Amino acid sequence: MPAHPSQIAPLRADALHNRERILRAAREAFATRGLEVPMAAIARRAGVGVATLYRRFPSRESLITEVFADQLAVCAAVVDEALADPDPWRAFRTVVEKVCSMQVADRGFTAAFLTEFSGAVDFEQARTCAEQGLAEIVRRAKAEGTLRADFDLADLILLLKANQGVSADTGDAAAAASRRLVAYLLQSFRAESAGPLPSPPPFGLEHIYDLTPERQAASP
Amino acid sequence: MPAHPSQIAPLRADALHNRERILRAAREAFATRGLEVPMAAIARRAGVGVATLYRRFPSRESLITEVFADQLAVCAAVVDEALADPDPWRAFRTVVEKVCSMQVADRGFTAAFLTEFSGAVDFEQARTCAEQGLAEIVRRAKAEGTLRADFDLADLILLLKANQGVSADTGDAAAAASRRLVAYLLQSFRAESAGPLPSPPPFGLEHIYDLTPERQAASP
DNA sequence: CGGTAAATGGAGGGGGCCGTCCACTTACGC
DNA sequence: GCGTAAGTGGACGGCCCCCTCCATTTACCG
Repeated sequence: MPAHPSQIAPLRADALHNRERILRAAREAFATRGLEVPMAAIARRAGVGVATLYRRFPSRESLITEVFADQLAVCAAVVDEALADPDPWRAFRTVVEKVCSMQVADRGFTAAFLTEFSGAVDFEQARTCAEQGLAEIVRRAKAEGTLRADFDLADLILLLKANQGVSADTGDAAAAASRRLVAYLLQSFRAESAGPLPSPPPFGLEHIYDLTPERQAASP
Repeated sequence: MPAHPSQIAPLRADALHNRERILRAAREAFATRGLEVPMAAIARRAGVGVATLYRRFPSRESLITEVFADQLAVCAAVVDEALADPDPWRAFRTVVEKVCSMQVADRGFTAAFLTEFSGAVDFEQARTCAEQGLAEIVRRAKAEGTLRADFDLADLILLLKANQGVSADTGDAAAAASRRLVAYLLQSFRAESAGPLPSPPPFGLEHIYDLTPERQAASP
């Protein structure tokens, strides 16, 4: 019995090796074939048996969270980088463009992040962190007057979902389509083109607004 | 043996009755649960055996085309109605809004129309007809100067796909999201907000441009 | 009414995916 | 080296879906 019940006993060398092979195979499989790729296919691609896969990752969801944890880290890095940009609109635009390009490159990416995981705590944590960074970027761009005032944080989810629909089928067409969609939407996100809009979709990002003010108090 | 090989012998009364029950059940099932609903579920919903379903519609695709034929007719009606509108931009906007609202109301709708059916000839025919009507509406709105000149017919597919992504999960949130997305995109489709854009996605609608000029020669 | 062919429903074979179990293998500590 | 426990792969039962076959029922026509 390990010292910490929640901490796995250190894996044997070969087990660790296989674990990484599985993660790599899963990453590739999710990227090209989507999230619903058969577990057996991942195992085969990793050169291990199905049992090994299930031993390391008892559920498909646990595998997904593990695989996309580093992608989430990339997202967070993109957000942080944008937060350092003195130009609020450029920061906003850059984040949107980068995340959307990640989306077309990885088919499982969006599905993984738009799925309401009740799963992995650290996943949720990093995600919330990224969302708060986004909220700050949005706030700045609005304050600058370049981002339209009625822009809603949920519009980012809207953008992600729309982009998902566009990049559903893989290929070069999807990339071009995504680029054009993002360009269109970025233009209508500008304050200049602000016309009347229907109310924002209730995507359950409202809590961000409740969280950010305290943080904003310390912001420049 | 029927007189015309391509014409089905007139069905027996009960068969015809069941056929309509199947179509109704399929329509409901596709709308609520999407295109990949099990055939058995449709049969059960229709109150018939699976064999009956397969006898009437040998393949899932044939059922789909049949079910969505009238929806396509609705689309065509929407387009025709818009063609009668003297205000080109309002015509354009109306078509976009109506079709997108049909999309959120029926989950299988988009999937059915975006799938590149090699199937049913009359389906393709009606579809091409609708596409030509759309091309004319787009042409008029551009000529009026309200629709941006670099708008591409493929942008309509782009819109449909984006809207599909947004309205993937059923519910009231999807409706609100779709409405907002459409509003955003319509704004950036206006000529006033025209900024530089990446090239349009190669969605294979180019043939429309080759077809329309002859028709346009007879247009007002 | 009765014969007949159309029509029907449910059973069942085939295939895919899931998740588990178990007999065998292999790395690690001594 | 060697004992042991962690690790492994593949087989297997369960489930769902596809589609076909066939014995039975039912509408239509004379």
